[in-house]
This record gives sequence, C-alpha cells and structure tokens, in this order.
Amino acid sequence: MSPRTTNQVKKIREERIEEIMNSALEVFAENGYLSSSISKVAQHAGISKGLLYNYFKSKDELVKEIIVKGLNSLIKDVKLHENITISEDQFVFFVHRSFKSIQSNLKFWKLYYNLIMQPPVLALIADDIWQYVMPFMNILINYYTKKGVENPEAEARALIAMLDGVGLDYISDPKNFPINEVEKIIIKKFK
Amino acid sequence: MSPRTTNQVKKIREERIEEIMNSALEVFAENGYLSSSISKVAQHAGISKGLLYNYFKSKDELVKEIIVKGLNSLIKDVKLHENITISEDQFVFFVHRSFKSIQSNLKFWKLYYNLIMQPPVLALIADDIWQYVMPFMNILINYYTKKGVENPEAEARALIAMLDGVGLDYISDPKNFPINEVEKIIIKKFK
Amino acid sequence: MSPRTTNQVKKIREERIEEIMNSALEVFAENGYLSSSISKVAQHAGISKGLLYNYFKSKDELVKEIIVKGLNSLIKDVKLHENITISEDQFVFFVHRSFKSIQSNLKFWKLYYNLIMQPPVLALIADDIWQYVMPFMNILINYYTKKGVENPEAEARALIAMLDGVGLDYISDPKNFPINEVEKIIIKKFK
Amino acid sequence: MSPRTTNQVKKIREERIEEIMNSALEVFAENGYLSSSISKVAQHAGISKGLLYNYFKSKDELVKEIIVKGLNSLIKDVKLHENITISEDQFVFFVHRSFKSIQSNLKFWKLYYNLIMQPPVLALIADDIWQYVMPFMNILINYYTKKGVENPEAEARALIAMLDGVGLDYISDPKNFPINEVEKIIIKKFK
DNA sequence: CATGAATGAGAGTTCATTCAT
DNA sequence: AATGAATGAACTCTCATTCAT
Repeated sequence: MSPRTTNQVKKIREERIEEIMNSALEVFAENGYLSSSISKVAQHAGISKGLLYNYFKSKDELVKEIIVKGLNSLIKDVKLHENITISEDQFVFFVHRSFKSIQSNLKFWKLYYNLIMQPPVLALIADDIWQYVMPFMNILINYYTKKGVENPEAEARALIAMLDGVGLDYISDPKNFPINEVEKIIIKKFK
Repeated sequence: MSPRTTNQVKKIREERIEEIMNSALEVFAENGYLSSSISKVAQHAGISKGLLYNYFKSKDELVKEIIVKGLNSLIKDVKLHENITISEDQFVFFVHRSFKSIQSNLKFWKLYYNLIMQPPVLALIADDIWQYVMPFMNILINYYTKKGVENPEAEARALIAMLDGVGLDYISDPKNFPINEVEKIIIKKFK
Repeated sequence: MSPRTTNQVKKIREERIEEIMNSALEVFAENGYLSSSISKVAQHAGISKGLLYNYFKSKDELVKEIIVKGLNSLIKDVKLHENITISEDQFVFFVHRSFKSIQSNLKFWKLYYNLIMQPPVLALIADDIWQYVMPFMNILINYYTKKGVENPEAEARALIAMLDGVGLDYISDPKNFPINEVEKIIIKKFK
Repeated sequence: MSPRTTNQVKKIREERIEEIMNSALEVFAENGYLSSSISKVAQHAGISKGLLYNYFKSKDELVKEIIVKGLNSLIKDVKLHENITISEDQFVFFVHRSFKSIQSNLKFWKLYYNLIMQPPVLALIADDIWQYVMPFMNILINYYTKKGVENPEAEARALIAMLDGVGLDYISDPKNFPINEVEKIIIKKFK
C-alpha cells in the first residue's frame, strides 16, 4: 500500500497516452480529422472529454503527436537514416519496407494523406514531414547520381511520387489494389 | 422599365453560376473544402450568402458540380473516351495531356485530392470519379495486354498510381517540382 | 385595339387577386401558414414573387384578406346577420349551414384553425374574428334566454365550442369523421 | 476537488431536463412552436443554446418529449386506461377530469392545439396522439353502445369534438370562458 | 405589368474548449 | 485523475422583402 513512485505514475501516464493515441488514430482514419469530433474520440477511447484534455492540450496537438509517432516508426522501419549512400540491395529493401509499411500501418497512412490534403491542418505537421522526407530525397538523389541517370533529382522525385501514388491508391481500396505486383513493377522500373 | 427577357435572365444566371463556381474553386483549393465556409465563398465571390443558395441547393451540391465540370473538362482534354485500344503515340499523348491538365488546372486538382481524402465528402463524388477512371483503366489494361507485359492490370494500376503521385506532389509544391523532367522519365518507363 | 378602360383594368386586377388568393389558400391549407414560403405560393399561382407583391403588400396582408373574404362568405351563408332573435327552425338552419360550410370550404377552415392556434399570427386576424363571432354569440344567448335554459351564456358558449370542436376534428380527418350523424346529434342536444 | 458522483451528475441532468422542458413549454405555449426560436427558449431557461442541445437532439425532439410527457400525465389523471367498460359515474368522472386537466395544464393544451394544427409539425406527434385517443374512443363507443343510443360511434365522436372545442375556446380566452357551467351542460347532455 | 436576382437577418445545429466538482 | 455540464463562436441554410430591368 505504499504510494506509487513517480516512475510508476509516469509509466501509467505514458501507457494511457499511447492508448488514447491509438484509439484516436482509428477514429481519425475512419472519418477524417476534421469530421471527427473530440467527443467521438473520447467516447471511442472510453474516457471523458475532460480527461483527454488532461493528456493533450488540443485536438491539433493530439493529431500532431500521432503523426510524429508514426513518422518516427516509419523511419525506424526503413532503416535509411544512418546512411547517405546505398547499394542496389539497400534500395530494393527500402522500397520493399515502404510497401510493407503502407500495408501494416493502413490507418496511419489514411490519416496521413487525409491531413496533408487539408492546407490549414497540413500547416501543423508540414515541418515534421519535411524533416522526414528530405533525408530520403538526398539518399535517392545520391543513389541515382551514382547510377549515372540523366536527371537524378527528377528520378528521385518520380520515385517518391510513385510511392505517394501507391499509398494513395492502396488506402482508397486496399482489397483490390494489387500491391505486391505493383511493388515488383516499381522495383524493376526504378532500380 | 420593361422586364428582362428570358434570355437576359438566363445569361445572368449562367454567368453568376460560372462566377460562383470559379470563386468557390479558389477558396476550396486554398483552404480545403471542410475548412471553407459558405460565408467565405460568398464573400470571395462578392455576393451574399443568400444568393449563393439561389443557384446551388447546398454546399455539397456546389462542390459536386465543380468536380463534375472539372472531370468532364479533363475527359475532353485527354481525348480517350472514344477509343478502346490505343497506339503507343496515343499513350504518350494521353500521359502528356494528363500532365498538362495538372499544370493548367492546379486549383481543380488541389480540390480533387482534398476531397478524395475525406471519407464523408468522398461519398458525394465517388460515383462520378469511378465513371471517369474506369474507362481509362480499361484502355490501359488493353494497351499493356497488347504490349505483352507480364501483369497488365498491375501495370495499369502502377501507371495510374504514378500519375496520382505526381498530381499529389506537384500540387503540394508546384514551383519546385520538376514536372517536365518527371514526365519524360515516366513516359520512358511506362511506355 | 383601343386601350383598356380603367374599369377593364380594375376588373382584370380583381380577377387576378381572386386567383392568387385561391391559390394561396390551397398552399396555406396544405402546409400551414408559417411553413408556406412566398416562393411556394407564387410558384403555385404560376406567377413571380415580385408580381405577388404587386397585389399584396406582405405575406400577412395576403393571409388576412383570405380570412376576411372567407368570414364574409360564411356570414352570407348562414344568413344570421340581419336578425337578433331567431326561431327554432332558424336555429336548426344555422347549425346546418355551419356544418355545410365546414364541408364545402374545407381548405378555408384548415387555414382558419391553423391561424388561430398561432398567437403571433392570430393577432393579425383576431379583430376580424371577433366581429364575426360576437353577433352569433348574442343571437344564441338571446335564443337560449327565450327558451328559458338555466345559463344561456354558458349554453351558447357550449354550442360554439361544439361547432369549433367539430370543425377541428373534421378537418383533421374528413374522410372518417361521421359529420352528418354528428350534426343530427348536436341538433337534438342543443335545439 | 473530487469528481462528481454518478448520482450527482444524474440529478443535475434530470433537473436541467425538467427545467428546460418547463421553460420551453412556456415559450412554445405563448408564441407557438414555429414562432419560438431555440435562442428564445434557451434565453428563457437562462442557459446557452449549446447546452440545450446537450440534453435534446433537436427542437423537434424537445417538443415531442414535452407532448409525450403531457399526454402521459393526462392518461394518469383521467384514470381510464385500465377499463374497457365504464359506469355512468366513471363517465362523469372522466369528463370532469378532462375539464380539470385543461384548466391545470393550460400551457400544455395551448401547445397541443398549436401543434396539431400545423401539418408539418403534426407529423412528429401524430402517432403518439393516436395511441392516446384510440383507447378513449373505444371506451366511449362501448359506453354509448351499452346505453343503447342510436349511433354510438357518432355519439363518441361528438363528445370528443365537444371536449376539443371546449379546449380550443378555453385556451383562447381562459378568463371569460365559463368552464364550470359548460362542464355541467355537457355532462347533462352527453351522460 | 412582370421578372427573379439580390439581400440580410435570423433560424437550427455543432463542437473545441473550459471548469466546477 | 476524472467527469460531463456549460459556453460561445461559427457553421449551413431559409425566407420575406426589395428593386433594377
């Protein structure tokens, strides 16, 4: 019956935050950010609106933290953050991991595309996104420069657009989009 | 003193509808559909809220008419609606026209991608979009089948995703996206 | 091709006013006064809103004129306005005519009851109604006084309430209300 | 510091609902349903518009609950719901209670008659009303059948019309309507 | 005489956020 | 830590009325 230590309290708090974020992600992904009320989010998480504001100081902050967490997790997944030059195998691995991420984090990507398409909301996360995309871009430019293609930057931009388009189309219709076959085609064309 | 003729009235009506749709497109493209109030749209068009509702039954109907008009204009531009099989030249022409459309109708495409990423709003236009995409898809599958590629449907899906991705990335940063170079790369890879 | 005389013009105007009032009565009776927009009324009459305001200076004035016209017509029907004392036969005739009026002017009575139940609208016509009801009341009190009933005023009030109630119930469900049988019962009880 | 208990919250909620319904009844009875804005209702209740919507889904739902509550209260008052056949004493009691109800729930009846005379609003409550009126009707038909009157259904309809008419006339001018005398007359005539 | 484009005030409703408990 | 009552601003939409033509 000893009082909880500061650490215990902190851990409980973090777990609760985690739960709320996961729950909110589901609501946002399903209905879109702007169309999801805080009431719905709190209800889906099984808590009161008041308590939600105890953990997040606004709706915007809540979604921002969800996005930051998702991007960090993605960076960890594709394992590109350490290198500046990559081999062809690493390139293939990167593309493959990107495809896997879309499939295993469907809800996150639904929210992601929902947000970046809404200018006033995008403003909240634009910086975070650039911090994540820029290193990729540089690695890819580097990769294509070494391969000696005509216009490495355009080639990198094209690949990133390709991945964005796959994301967009896959989340719109995950059941029918032939994602594995499309992956093969892309690797063949862009390798 | 004499009342306006039917033709005069009709002309005023058509002009106003045109004005409102153009004005609304600008506001919607800039701020996103959900974040744009009818007040803002009316103000931007220089008219009262009430008058807007004289011409459009609802905000939803307004945006739907904008989208339908834009899609029809696109179909006319790419000139694919008559054929079922296309030559390589026609393919190149189609991709080229798609790229031109993105550049010349930037606002429309901003709105388009804004809408399809918002589940409750997408419902309004999903049918119209499918009516437009399906024929393209079939023509492309047909094209790749004739070319003898391994998986024509996946190849077609990949191309459409590619175009979607270019649209997405271009509208996010039109000044820096090397759209002409990317066009060349895509034509080379997907032709 | 001679220009129309002032009288012709006046007659045309009156006919038009008549048409509009009849048309408006239909709309008001069907949907209720407050729920009927001027647009609907004008559309149903086959004219423009502007023209309607040429004949009636407001929605309130339009409905007021409809009511006044209906009440005058009722007074003419029951033919009680000249007498102050009536015989039993005249009493029966009066009740009978009241019942006939309800049936033949169903729409008018629908509107009438709709209006008197809405305080802010009732204010428009309250005076007219009292001018019409008061003479009836006096005649009835006189009638019951001569018959030697215990409380002539209450008896008169009860009869008028009875007629009001029949009106109310009949217009609510004209097909099933046994109006002729009810008439017989009332005459027997109140004669 | 401690959060409110579930019971405290429930009590606040019930009290607020009661307050709002009473306050709304006053406003609706005074001005009519359609002419009463939610702003007015909230203001009269001393709360914000937003809070009203915390307790009632819509203006329509609010008025519907007021009507249902009033009808239930009436059913309890006249105590007819258990029997199918009634004695003359019970009949007199029923009429008497109906008269008492009109006097003690004047505002409710003002609203009631206001609503049933407005076609689009009547639709909201028509079912509830029929559920209440039908049993009365059957009991009365039964009563008059046993008494051996010529046309029991018409007799019952006439009585109900009579009561409706009294209601109508009493609420229009409660101070001058001789309700107690009228009650005696009706009981004598319809018993 | 006749039109309907145009307005502006106000309607019902939603919702992020605050705060007493 | 936890609740949901409470607010107020902003939202979409309606409509009686006016007025240029």
